[in-house]
Amino acid sequence: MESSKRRAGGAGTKARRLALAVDVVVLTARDAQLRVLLIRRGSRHHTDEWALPGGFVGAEESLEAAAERELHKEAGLALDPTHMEQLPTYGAPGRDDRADRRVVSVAYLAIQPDATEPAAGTDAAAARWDLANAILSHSTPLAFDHTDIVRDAVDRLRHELEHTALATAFFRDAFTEAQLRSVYEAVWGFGGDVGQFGLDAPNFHRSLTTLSPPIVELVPDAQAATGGRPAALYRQSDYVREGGAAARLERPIPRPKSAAIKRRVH
Amino acid sequence: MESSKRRAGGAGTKARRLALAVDVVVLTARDAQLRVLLIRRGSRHHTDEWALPGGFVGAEESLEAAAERELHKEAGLALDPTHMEQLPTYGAPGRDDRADRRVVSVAYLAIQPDATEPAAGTDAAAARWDLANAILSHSTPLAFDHTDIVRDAVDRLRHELEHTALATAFFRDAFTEAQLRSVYEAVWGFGGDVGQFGLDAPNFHRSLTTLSPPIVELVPDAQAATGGRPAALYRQSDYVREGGAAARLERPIPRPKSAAIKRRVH
DNA sequence: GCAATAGTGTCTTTGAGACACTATGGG
DNA sequence: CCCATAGTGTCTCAAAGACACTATTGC
Repeated sequence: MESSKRRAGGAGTKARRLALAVDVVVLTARDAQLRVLLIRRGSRHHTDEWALPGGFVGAEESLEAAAERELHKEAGLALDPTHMEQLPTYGAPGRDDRADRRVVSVAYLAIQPDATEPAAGTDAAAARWDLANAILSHSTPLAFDHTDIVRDAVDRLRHELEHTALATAFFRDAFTEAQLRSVYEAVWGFGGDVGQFGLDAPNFHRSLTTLSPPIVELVPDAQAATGGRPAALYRQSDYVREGGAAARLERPIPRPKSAAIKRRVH
Repeated sequence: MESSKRRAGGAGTKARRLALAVDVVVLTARDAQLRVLLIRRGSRHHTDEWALPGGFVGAEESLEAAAERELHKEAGLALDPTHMEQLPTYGAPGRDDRADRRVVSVAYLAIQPDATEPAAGTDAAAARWDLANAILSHSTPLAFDHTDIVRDAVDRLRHELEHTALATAFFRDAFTEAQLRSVYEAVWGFGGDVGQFGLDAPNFHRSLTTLSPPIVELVPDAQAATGGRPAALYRQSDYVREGGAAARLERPIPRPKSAAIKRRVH
């Protein structure tokens, strides 16, 4: 189920205490690319390696609260995700190679709408938005098993875009249909190095407008300038705001097989 | 995201240590009903209440190993699930009301093919298979937040039956199409007290046989006596055995909206 | 023969995918 | 005017749902 390199030395070594941590995969869409917030570690272990923000859970603190606290501590106060949900818990005994503690981590997925440049906080030497594809292709190696965690987070996100209204969490206010479509393309596409891919705009429009319940609603009397014909503005529908962006849709948003995604000719 | 009753008394109380546990939702299908393995607690807290099997994780033990160990310890050695996967982690500070420790639990979902009567092991006063519907409808109250955990487990299972070959994990060897269909009905249906519901057998057959990749394959030259025309026997396909029953299918197994499930006329 | 269950064929409706076409802004 | 992007209409094909029908056993 997950990588399981065993720690060397069994019964003879000094007993490690079991510690509980959280790690957060913060995702954003910028330049039609899915990006992940990374911090360069400033603490004692794996110093100067890139890793996910995270840290230990307090004895009377909820897991979600720990995730938010570490986010602000390590990546500044500009981080204010619109959505946060739990991912798997990573507990292989050898995943953290400290002598004094064995660390079990509960992972979280967070969606950050506006990808402002993060400021490194205390405990972190630096912070940046890295391309999800660079991490998944191992171009950016991460400390511990954090590459696995990012892969699980992206898989989860791809699935939730099909079955929930989670894509709307990538916007804090209003958005055009093209911007929303671009989120789907960034998350589903294999773009990255090889260029841009596109969903069929007319069919995407029909999928969105024939959904019941609807996940978006028109903002009345509002337009966005785009360089061509101005676009209508949408926002998360009341239904989604009440039931949560993670509530399951009756019918999925159609997700093309990779072969059916057409290259955007330019 | 989960129930969050807060423990009374904050800064003044003696500090609790954080402990990590696992809880296992073992599911089986018997009499066309989805059932959950419960144990009657014999330990110090919530004594004599019904609860999920589970216990604390050892300092150098993987989470999966802890789940299996507790399963055998509390419900006997007859338990040998064909499938086990992780569920969410439950970490609200007030979910366990002990004075000395705050308990965070990683939940697991296990599928047990043959619902043999469980024997209560050490640490458990009794063990039994209870109807999932009885727990979800609060007819059987459970200790801690275990009712929430069962609900999440059943939701997950319902979803995975649509999108993976997990239904085949309910059989250790060969099975007929009717038996497999009955698993889908038990998991998806709202049967329980109000009677049996049925999927359309011809359409289910087509769904199964037109899947690519296939999740079942014929056992050659094998038949099962049923009281009518003998049925062909199937088993998990090679594809599923290799890729795992939780691998995502290209197309889902169609899951009717509740209104479309027809009452089986008798 | 009849009852019971297994399994096939076919019609209808729905929705996905392709894509031609129209609409409305800026230069 | 042309260009760029937004948005509509329509055709085709695949798959879901309904259900009539045939097949093979036991009695």
